[in-house]
Amino acid sequence: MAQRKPTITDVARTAGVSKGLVSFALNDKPGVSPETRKRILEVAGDLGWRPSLSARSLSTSTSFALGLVIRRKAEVISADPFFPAFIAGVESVLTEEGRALVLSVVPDAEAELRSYRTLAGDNRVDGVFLTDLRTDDERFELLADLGLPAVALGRPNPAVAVPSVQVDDTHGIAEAVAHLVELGHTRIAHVAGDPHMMHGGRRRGSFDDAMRDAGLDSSLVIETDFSASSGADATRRFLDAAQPPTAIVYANDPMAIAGLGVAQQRGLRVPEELSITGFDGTDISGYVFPALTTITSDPVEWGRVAARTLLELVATGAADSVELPPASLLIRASTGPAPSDRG
Amino acid sequence: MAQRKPTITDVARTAGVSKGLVSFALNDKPGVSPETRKRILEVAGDLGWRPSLSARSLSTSTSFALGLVIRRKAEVISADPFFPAFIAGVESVLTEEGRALVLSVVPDAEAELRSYRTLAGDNRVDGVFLTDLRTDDERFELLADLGLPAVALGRPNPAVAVPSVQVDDTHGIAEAVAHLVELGHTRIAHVAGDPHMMHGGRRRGSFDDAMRDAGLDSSLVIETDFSASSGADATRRFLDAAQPPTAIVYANDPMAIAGLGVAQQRGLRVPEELSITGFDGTDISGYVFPALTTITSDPVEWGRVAARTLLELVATGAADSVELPPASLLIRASTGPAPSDRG
DNA sequence: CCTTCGAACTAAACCGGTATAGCTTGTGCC
DNA sequence: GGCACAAGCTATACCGGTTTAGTTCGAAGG
Repeated sequence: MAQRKPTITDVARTAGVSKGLVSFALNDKPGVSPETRKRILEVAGDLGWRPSLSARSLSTSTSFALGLVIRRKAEVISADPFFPAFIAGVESVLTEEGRALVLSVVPDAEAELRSYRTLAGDNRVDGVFLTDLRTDDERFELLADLGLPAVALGRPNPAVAVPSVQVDDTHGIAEAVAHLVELGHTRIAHVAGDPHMMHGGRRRGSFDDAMRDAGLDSSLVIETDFSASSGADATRRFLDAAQPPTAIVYANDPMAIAGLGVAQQRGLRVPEELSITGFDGTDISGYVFPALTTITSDPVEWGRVAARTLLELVATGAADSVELPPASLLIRASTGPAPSDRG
Repeated sequence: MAQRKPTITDVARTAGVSKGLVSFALNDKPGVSPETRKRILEVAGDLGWRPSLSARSLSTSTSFALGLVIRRKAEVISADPFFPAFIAGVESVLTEEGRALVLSVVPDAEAELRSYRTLAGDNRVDGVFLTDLRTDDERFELLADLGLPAVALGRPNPAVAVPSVQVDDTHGIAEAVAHLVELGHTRIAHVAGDPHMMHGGRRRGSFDDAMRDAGLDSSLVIETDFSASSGADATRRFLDAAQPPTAIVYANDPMAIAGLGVAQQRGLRVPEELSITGFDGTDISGYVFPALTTITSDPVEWGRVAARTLLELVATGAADSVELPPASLLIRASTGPAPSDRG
């Protein structure tokens, strides 16, 4: 005999009280005597009662879930090492709190906006994470319209009143450039990310700054879409130049690995003839040859903190922005002294 | 003035009918005259009515969401190229159908089972995808207990009555071995995956078969957990042997890339002195040097088909298993003729 | 002693749908 | 003409919680 889940009415009947009182007792509301409260909790425990999510959702308009909308074309997504790790961090917090993560992967901007509309309209989530911030990001206005709480990953335009969780990645880029300068490099190129994405633009900006600080020319920059193939293309263009760079700073690891492949294909020895740095500290970057010097962040921790921040925002209506420890340079084998014969 | 969402009662009032009739009309149930149905649909459209998910969930015990539980430690997850692509495929189907994907990433078996229990108990999802099938997988029994529909990815034990969506990966492994044999290799090693995972075990089994068919010794096998670091370790052990292999077949791309790194670090030329094949056809595998010969599957399509299958199972109570086109060998630059001096 | 007030509790409305029982009609048939 | 029956529709219970408006009762205050 399959016994169905006990409801709050079952608990009330067994405890000999009204179901309203059971609700009060279980939600720690005043108006219940200590003894009665204790008895109700005992009965609920004995019966193995668990509140029905859908009933609660209906009466409180709360879904007990958070949303993450990822805008990536299907071809590119598996190359991006960030999201799986970030999600793992988010999950580690959500499962403890009995909340779920609703994921949405969309190919373009239109579908992205539609996705936020649906999530909000269906009351599917109580709040969302905003990734891949763009300059002049239309999502902030939409979310404000929809009344959907959000936490931004990265530093949003200060004008918007959205809490954020940030990692100072400019520091890592500066460190990478300083490291290369110290090794004697002067022609340092940058394979930048998408300039419309704030982290892409900011990494590029800090590359410019660091180069200027070192008194070097920062004009060797190619913008990409962060994909491995665009990283390979950019590398080929740099190496085809009359005066090719002796070091290349990549805005992420997959592009750096692709660039390493291009260099090796041309018979260039890394790091003797070309130094390379990546960005993200992905697992695989430590196992290519030569092991990639890269800038490490901690996306799992980022996910944890973002989840806690969003939960607080949803619960209290406000949350402080958090600044995580800056990304820092992990020196491995893909960087070395500038070649003397052409420095 | 913020106007709240119209409810079915608003539609009924405006159309001058009872709300029950509106429900019939909107769900294509009989008992509504064509004119009335038309009028109701018009009114609903004019008012911009959208059914409330939570109300529907409560009265039908349906959540309009599917679940995916991924069991991976946080350190490993970003190395796995399969899930992001698979999820992108799933999403492409779900968004069209107005369903959502609830994701759960858990570190261990205990948390995994708990996660299924919670998803089912909270009625958070209508069905789940089962990945990383294991031999003697306890999840089948749990899901049967919970009454949660499931679609398996890969070939489950025939005893369980769960529809599955499979890719014949044995074919790809056989092709890889045949390709290497044709190139003159005789000492071919295999860096296998986790034997407790069915795809890990099956890939190994088909390696054994293919080697036996070629009349070769298939004893050079090391089992791993699919991580890049374990792939590097296994490679070192093979290369340290008195009679090292001249070709290594890896059970996934990250391990193959790590193995390539190890070989290069030792000054071994690939493919002149060592041939290498991967598995998955990840984006990055085409950009390392030399470009990886690998066995390609199509995880995006896999996700699409799995989503459609699970939706059908949930809707009708039954669904046919699907066999996708077999994984096939993509020959690139990391395989070549066996070295003559030590073949 | 009677009123007042608050603590503890009950009853019932409510969230927004779905599903079922029952009520009106109009039509076909004998 | 009367009856059975089906189509079309209404009223209402129901899903399982939360929340508000009362109700009861004992203690404190005048």
